[in-house]
Amino acid sequence: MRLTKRKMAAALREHGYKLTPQRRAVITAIASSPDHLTPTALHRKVQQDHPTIGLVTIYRTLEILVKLELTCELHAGGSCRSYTIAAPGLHHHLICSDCGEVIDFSGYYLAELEQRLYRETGFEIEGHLLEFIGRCQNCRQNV
Amino acid sequence: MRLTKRKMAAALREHGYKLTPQRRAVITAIASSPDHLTPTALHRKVQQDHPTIGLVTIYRTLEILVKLELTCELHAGGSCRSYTIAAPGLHHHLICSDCGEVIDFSGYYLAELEQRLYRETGFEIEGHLLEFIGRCQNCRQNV
DNA sequence: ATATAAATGATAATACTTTTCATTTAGAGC
DNA sequence: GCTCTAAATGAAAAGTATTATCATTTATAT
Ligand SMILES: [Mn+2]
Ligand SMILES: [Mn+2]
Ligand SMILES: [Zn+2]
Ligand SMILES: [Zn+2]
Repeated sequence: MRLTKRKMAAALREHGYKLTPQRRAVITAIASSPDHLTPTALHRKVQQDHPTIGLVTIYRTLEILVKLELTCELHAGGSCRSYTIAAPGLHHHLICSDCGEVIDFSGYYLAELEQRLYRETGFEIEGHLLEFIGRCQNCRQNV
Repeated sequence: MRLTKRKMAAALREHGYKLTPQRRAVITAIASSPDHLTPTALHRKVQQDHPTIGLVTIYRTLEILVKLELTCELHAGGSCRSYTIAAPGLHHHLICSDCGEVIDFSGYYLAELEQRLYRETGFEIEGHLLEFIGRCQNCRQNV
């Protein structure tokens, strides 16, 4: 189950962020899309209803949403970032190198490894990035 | 043990790439640095001895070296990439969010997870990215 | 030595991201 | 509701990263 617009908005308030129309629009757009969106794609979507919102506001809003863990950020290599509404709990990504499809998966935990790393290096782990790149079934069939 | 310049050069030949002075210079620079270098940093280093080599050539050479798995590419979030000579065998990264220090670690395997993902999604996995972000011991002490 | 496909560097184009700053506004306090 | 203020916004520019184009050069096979 994914987060609702309601909860996202509440989280913003809780952390002292103002609930502006622009931020509502971004939240609405991201919560209503099943896909991962790049900042630019999100901007286009937001602009359908709110043509005056600037791309910079998208970036600024995403920064907050990621910090509050309300959206998940994806680094698919290159300088490609995209975002989607966060699913509660941890999940990771499987990305098709051919068509770009992204599949979320969960049920894999790194806590033990994080503890090992802490013991061995003294790093206090704040987060991680686990992504698999491969070719999806479709793309494999269409040679 | 890390790869040698010799072996990197040999691998280029083997795969039909010409062994140009520029490529030698990039290999030398990358093989002689213990750190992960951004394309720009690598360019600066290469230019110390070969001032005419362009940044574009660095990008092009890195693309090949990564493809041949002679260097490992790192995505530290944002649009930040950096590179270092590959250590034989798999390893992953631990990155300090504060000072940028990168620690390689190995001994963690994802083969089993990859098989599960293949069964469940039909994705043919080509690679993955596993990176931890945290604060290193130094940065934690210096408040 | 010659031929040729590959590689290079200069340049420009594109894409992505962040900074700056004048203006507007959400929300707190009355 | 009205006032105040810090926060947020949009426009613009700057900065950075990456890729494409193309004329020239060059590594290597013959
Ligand atoms: Mn996701
Ligand atoms: Mn490494
Ligand atoms: Zn695909
Ligand atoms: Zn550090």
